[in-house]
Amino acid sequence: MGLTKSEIFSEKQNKLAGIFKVLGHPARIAILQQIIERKQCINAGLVADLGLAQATISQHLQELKKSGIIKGNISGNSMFYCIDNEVWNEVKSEIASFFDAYESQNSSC
Amino acid sequence: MGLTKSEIFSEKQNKLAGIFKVLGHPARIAILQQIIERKQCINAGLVADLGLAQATISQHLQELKKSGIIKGNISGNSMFYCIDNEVWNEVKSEIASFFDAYESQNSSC
DNA sequence: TTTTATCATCGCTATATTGCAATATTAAAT
DNA sequence: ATTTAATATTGCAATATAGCGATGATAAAA
Repeated sequence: MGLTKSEIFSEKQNKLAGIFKVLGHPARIAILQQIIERKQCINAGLVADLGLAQATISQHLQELKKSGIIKGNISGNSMFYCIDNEVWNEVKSEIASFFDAYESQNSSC
Repeated sequence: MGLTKSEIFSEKQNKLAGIFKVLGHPARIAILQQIIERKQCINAGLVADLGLAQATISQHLQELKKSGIIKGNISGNSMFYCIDNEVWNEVKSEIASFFDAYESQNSSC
């Protein structure tokens, strides 16, 4: 139905999946990479490098912002976005521990 | 449109986003955790622990399998799934290096 | 060979997501 | 006060996804 039955999963599972989901779009990966690359926070306008309409970029930025991974500040009539240090590291370590749960058990099946 | 414009992104970006996307559903997270927990590969039937219909579980398993993260072998009339060691580690390191690209630059904006 | 058990696939419905043009909104600049 | 620039939001169309019942397919068991 396109409707995930999130009630039947743990909070942690839903949260982790939620993070992955936000990262699960090339435009959002590209946007994050741009923000990272240009040491300073960049204006969403510049992101038109990506070849997507302004509305589309803005939408993706909102999703990233909602997840907490990035934050934005107004400066004049432009908007500066940057990685949220704390959230980034938290997400990074949560994902790392998900992957670490599996210690190469040389499992075959 | 529900149609991602993947042509405008790099192969790497698309691939990484693809991995994240597969992991972006709590059922698939739960399935992977089950497979990991029960050291041996488990039968999808058992996954009915999750409270989803057999068809639904099977579908998620196919997606995980398509991504390469898990592999399955037939044994009698049941199906054994397990993590694919190599792919798992590859994915793990690709994701790790994505996150490492950002070295906490104490960036504020 | 008929059952039974275990999966995968099909077909369908309902919801979600992507993308964009058009339209607000806001603030600097004139 | 108007204009301009930069974003966000709204509304819409098209595609994608989640979920499930029903149906196939396959192999062990009876």
